[in-house]
Amino acid sequence: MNKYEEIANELRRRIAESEYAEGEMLPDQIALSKEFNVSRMTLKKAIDIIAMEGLVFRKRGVGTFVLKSALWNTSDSKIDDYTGLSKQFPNKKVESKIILFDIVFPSKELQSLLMIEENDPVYHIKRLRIIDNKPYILEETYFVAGLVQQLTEETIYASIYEYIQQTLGLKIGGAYRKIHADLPNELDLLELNCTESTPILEVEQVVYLTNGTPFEYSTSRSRYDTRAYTITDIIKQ
Amino acid sequence: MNKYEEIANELRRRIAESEYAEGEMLPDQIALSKEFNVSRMTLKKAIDIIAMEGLVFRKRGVGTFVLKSALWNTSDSKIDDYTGLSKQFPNKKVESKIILFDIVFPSKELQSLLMIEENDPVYHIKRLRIIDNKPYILEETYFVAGLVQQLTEETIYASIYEYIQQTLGLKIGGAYRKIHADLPNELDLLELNCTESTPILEVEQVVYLTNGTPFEYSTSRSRYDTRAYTITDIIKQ
DNA sequence: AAGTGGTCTAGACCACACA
DNA sequence: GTGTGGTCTAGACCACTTT
Repeated sequence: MNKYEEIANELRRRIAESEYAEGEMLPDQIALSKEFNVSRMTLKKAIDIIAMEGLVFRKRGVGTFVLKSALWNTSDSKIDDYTGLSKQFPNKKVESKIILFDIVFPSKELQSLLMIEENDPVYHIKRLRIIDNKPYILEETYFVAGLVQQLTEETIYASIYEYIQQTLGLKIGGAYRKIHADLPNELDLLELNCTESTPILEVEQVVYLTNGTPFEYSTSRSRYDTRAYTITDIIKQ
Repeated sequence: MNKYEEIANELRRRIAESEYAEGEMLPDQIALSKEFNVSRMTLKKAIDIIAMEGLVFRKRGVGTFVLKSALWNTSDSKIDDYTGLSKQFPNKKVESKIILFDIVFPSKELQSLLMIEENDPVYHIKRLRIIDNKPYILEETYFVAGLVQQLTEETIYASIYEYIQQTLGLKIGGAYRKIHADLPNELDLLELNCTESTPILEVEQVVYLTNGTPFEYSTSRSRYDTRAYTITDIIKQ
């Protein structure tokens, strides 16, 4: 772990536990760099990180303040999280029910989204993610089989993302997402414990490796009352 | 203009004009820092910026490469847009119907979200945004009256965000957003031309000035079949 | 072993706010 | 003027990949 990451973690903790209270000023950078025994550059990098996350804001000539809003500390999924559900809900029972697991050739649309040819096979997976015995997310995923190799049922029951990142060593570079509401489809009615008038939240995404290669197209559907997405957006000045 | 911004601009130009072509490697950091006559730290900061924008990606031990992806570069229709609907739909007729316009004192929750006291008045506005004669978004907005001063009905019919940025000269620093699906409420049924089983997409947001002061809390509701939000998310390496 | 990007330092100077 | 955050340097060492 880098020094600046460790410092950022410690600062996050202090803010979370109100050692630095809302609206209050943090100690100045020189004092903090002395406390952590690092150079001011390194300390500033840590503050850069938590400022990007929206925890603090800085006023040149004045100081660094804790920024807070009740919305901030919710349990909603952060949209830019690739750790998988088990990490996001460490204290809950996370299970998967596999509805479909197959290898197919991609449709025209999928070829275009994943930048592959018609003879490049893709894994096609439908999973129901269950948290604390309640149906939570219905995922339909296509993985480029040439990249995400040797996917087994066993892996799908556990965490696919852990497999991709830890075992295969692939590095995720980013994602393009679309969020919209939808009417429930037949599978939703069957699996998500909802009726025909239950709104559904769907996140559609293409996920890329660091070299720009798309490796996944997926849709994640949840009942309107079980999931929300949060986005912190800070304009770079 | 800082050195690293100038260098980032120059690198953007070279990539845009294919002086560094797609997939090719940039000169290494030491060579570039010599070319621009800056320290390597400063040069790296410039590359950090264009990497965050998704123009290049870096492989430790290998080099820095020009990254291209059609999706990546068209990501300008992003969620973080503060120009107002008229700018987003330049070729369409954008109208507003004012449902409510009032000044009130904030609820406890609003006080916390906007970091104000109970005796700090807020504007309370409900507007229906209409595009090409079709109801599009139902907005409920609270502005901190001490910041967004002298709001008139006239302004609300036009663009509030233009007023805030152009006339008042306030600078928007960012926003915290939550996206979820919802059941239609009574006002939705009345104004958005929907039935009780029409899913609604709601975006809830707190918008901040550059100094971290929240000035707006709002919810924007649309029918599921009229609006989606897109997000491009590039992981910092 | 050589070359790449990533981190970190100790110190300098600048830009800005406020008293 | 004093104190804050922002930028920049010149050089060191580390982590990783390729030869």
